[in-house]
Amino acid sequence: MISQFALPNDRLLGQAAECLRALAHPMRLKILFLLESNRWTVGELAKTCSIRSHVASEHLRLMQRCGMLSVEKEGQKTYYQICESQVHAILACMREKFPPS
Amino acid sequence: MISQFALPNDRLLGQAAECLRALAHPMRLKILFLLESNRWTVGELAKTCSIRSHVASEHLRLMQRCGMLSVEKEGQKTYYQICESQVHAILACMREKFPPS
DNA sequence: TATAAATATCTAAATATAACGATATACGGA
DNA sequence: TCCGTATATCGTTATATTTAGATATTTATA
Repeated sequence: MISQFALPNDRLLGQAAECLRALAHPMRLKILFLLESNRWTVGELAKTCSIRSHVASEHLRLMQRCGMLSVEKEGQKTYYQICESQVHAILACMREKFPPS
Repeated sequence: MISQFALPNDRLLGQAAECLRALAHPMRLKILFLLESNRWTVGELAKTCSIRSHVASEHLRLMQRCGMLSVEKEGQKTYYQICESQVHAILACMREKFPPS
């Protein structure tokens, strides 16, 4: 039985902070809110967010390395999607704290 | 009625990212896990985390500015505590993703 | 095979964050 | 008032992140 308040060790704290850093960027949050309901290609995300696709690609790669996004290649297209329930939970928190006006 | 998938505007995305950045640091996460069950003074947190108290003080101030911590001064002591439900939810997410071994 | 579209990677420059020492402020007790 | 404890702030340096341009890779199609 693990106490609700057991303190994660330093290695886990480092990993957790790394994941949160991956979320802590306005454009990456915007991308995640778009991915909340669907998978998207790099180009679709870039266009919708008004950024160049290589920038979108770097943001996506960063989040994928933390394990929160998964990839499906289909021909020239690369689809990204959220693959961690915790990401959905954190997006819900953000929506709750900053409700869209 | 707000759609579950309405996209927050850029200002809200910026604020949300700022809050997440405030969480995205190993020592600040450690402090928050300690604050999860109780209020603590700066000095108690510094000692338990093996950091100097002025360093703890800066971490606490940063999180307080984002609105996630509240302060109670009692004489020389300053007690900090979590004052946002979303912080508890995010800590729970982190515990779920990185269970203490 | 040549070309174009989609995506990914690399490097350098700009910017932001973190850590540290020094110092300042606030408070309680002698 | 003077001293010690607790906390906060400032200024500098070190480190990490972000951005942008250039280039590379992969795939589909002519």
